[in-house]
Amino acid sequence: MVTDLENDSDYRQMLRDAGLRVTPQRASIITILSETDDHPNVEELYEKTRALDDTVSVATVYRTMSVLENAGLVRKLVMDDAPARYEMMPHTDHDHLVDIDSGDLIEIPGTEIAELMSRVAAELGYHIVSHHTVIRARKT
Amino acid sequence: MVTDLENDSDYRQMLRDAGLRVTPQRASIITILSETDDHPNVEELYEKTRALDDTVSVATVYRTMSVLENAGLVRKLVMDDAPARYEMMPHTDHDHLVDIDSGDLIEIPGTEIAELMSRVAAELGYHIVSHHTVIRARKT
DNA sequence: TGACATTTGCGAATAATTCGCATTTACATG
DNA sequence: CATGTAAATGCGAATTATTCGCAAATGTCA
Repeated sequence: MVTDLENDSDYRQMLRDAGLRVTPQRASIITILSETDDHPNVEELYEKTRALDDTVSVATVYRTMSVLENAGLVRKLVMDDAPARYEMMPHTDHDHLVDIDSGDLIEIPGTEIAELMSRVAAELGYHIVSHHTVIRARKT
Repeated sequence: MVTDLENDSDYRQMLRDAGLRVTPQRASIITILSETDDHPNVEELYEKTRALDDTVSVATVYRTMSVLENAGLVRKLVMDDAPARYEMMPHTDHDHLVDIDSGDLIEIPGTEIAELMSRVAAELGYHIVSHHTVIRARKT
């Protein structure tokens, strides 16, 4: 799953649209996060990015995640008892379930949950900016 | 909204059922959390409890929340960017919405969301142990 | 009433994240 | 394409939330 030129210019443009500079560090971090299938925390993301580009520091990974989250390019998954994890904002929306025995994080495909939340929020006079849902579950 | 005798023996019994001792500190903390309408974090809970019973320490508030959460008496609300908040396990279930402008935490009545999650989890072969959903939204 | 495992307070330790600041750099403008 | 300037970076120190270690206290059960 290699980021092709099209997607490349995509994120570059999205950064610019958000008024952000395209730095080599941001490019490296985004590349790694895009190519990664799981949902890394900052430490993991830092290690992987480091292998590709040793100019990045942990602080920059933190700052980049924060900045990209605000720009809507990245989603932060807040965990109950572990450091936050991150994923590139998915085009096909989904939610997350943690297998509390194995620790695995499983994606729940579909938008049903998000749609229901939107409807319910609308009833209260709100529109959703973001939501994080982590379901802790055990195999039946 | 004062905890009456019935509810009192309730929580005492629930502690015992969970193999936990009924200590004065736990009693004070539970009393305060039960009487509180909002969803305090540990620091707030500690301050309020302290006014009633100056034998409690912060460490005990943390330990008590953890122990009560495991016993299913308390629910932990994991926030995006702020210390966790707590509430007594509600009998009428609900979810939570944070007004990102005011910081207010609003309860969403009803069980629709939880029910949908249960259904979806079941489809994946899981049963939910707990879930935390925090919706960040803005007034329309 | 004792015996003993549990719980507590205290302060120190840890883990995750943020900050301060001097230096570097992307990029708009001429 | 040179360059001024705000934005971004690395580094390590600081902060914040939470957990831990341990000795003393105490709830509970026999």
